[in-house]
Amino acid sequence: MMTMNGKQHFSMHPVLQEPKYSGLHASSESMRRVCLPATQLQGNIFGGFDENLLARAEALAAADIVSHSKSHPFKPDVTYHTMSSVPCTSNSSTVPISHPSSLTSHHHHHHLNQSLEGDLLDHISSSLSVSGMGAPDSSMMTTQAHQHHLQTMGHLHQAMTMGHPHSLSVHNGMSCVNDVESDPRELEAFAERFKQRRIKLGVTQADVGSALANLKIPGVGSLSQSTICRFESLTLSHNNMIALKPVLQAWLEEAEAAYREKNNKPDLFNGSERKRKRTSIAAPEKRSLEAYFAIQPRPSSEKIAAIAEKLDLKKNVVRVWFCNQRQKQKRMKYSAVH
DNA sequence: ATGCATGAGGA
DNA sequence: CCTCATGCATA
Repeated sequence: MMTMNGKQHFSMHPVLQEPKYSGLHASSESMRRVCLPATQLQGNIFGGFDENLLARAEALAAADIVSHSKSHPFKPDVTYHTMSSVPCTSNSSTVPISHPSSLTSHHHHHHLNQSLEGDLLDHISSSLSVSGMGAPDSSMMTTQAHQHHLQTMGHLHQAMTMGHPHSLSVHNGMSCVNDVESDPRELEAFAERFKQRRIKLGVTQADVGSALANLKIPGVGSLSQSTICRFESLTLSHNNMIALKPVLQAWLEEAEAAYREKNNKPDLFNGSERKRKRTSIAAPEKRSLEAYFAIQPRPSSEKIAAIAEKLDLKKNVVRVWFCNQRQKQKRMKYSAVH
């Protein structure tokens, strides 16, 4: 099949769910990055100040689409096909650290006036104003600071708690039975220490990723440079950080023990085939999307289609963009509690 | 370091 | 279709 790309996830573990975070705690707190101006709401965003919000979004979007007012110089999305050929990442035993247990306490969101949205849509597609400033305010600081459930997942735990005599960490006061529940503070500290020591060892993020597979930790395979990078920069979800920490810690210990010893140089250079091409959403379109997102982070399928139409993007591209945007909001990175 | 994408798993 | 964990491609 040519439709599948590079590396697939062979995940799938019989993992069982572990009701880890019983109750609430840090995780939920760190997850919400409340930095709303003040009056944010959710109950009736469109009740009173919706006008402000809307106006703002419009301005935001309008300010930029100007330079592109005529809709489509050509399709901004340059997606190519994915006819890759699995370059066989040497040791690829992917890690299935996921297992979203259902613990969802749902929470619904309100429906907004379509008229408003339609309006926005209209403006975005045809407004003209001055170009120049592209509204520098952080795109995603809006609304919804609640989200819902804490998905419990942690499955890596069982794998690591299995044969890992690490410990030794410098806790300051609480010596819990399982350090799995480390608080954001400790996590942040670890990430930094990790990076520093990794560099000292002269190992790249990519090296760490592939080296993980050599640890032979059940259920743990290699990880990409991206993931290691995100771990170090804390741009992963809280749960993800917690799940990965033990693994990386194990690697670090082993690496330091064997100091400078890595015979891992994956040879996956198949330079004859076209690889997946990433779609590139142009700035104007991106600004419009951000404006919409500020108003409605979860547009319905119809809305997505409408937006896609106006921006001349593929519907799926727009859908994925919203998904990724939502995910971003939930990432860790300097969260509140510290 | 990040943007866009895939896929598993859950409703 | 969403959420999440992850990764390829890229700036």
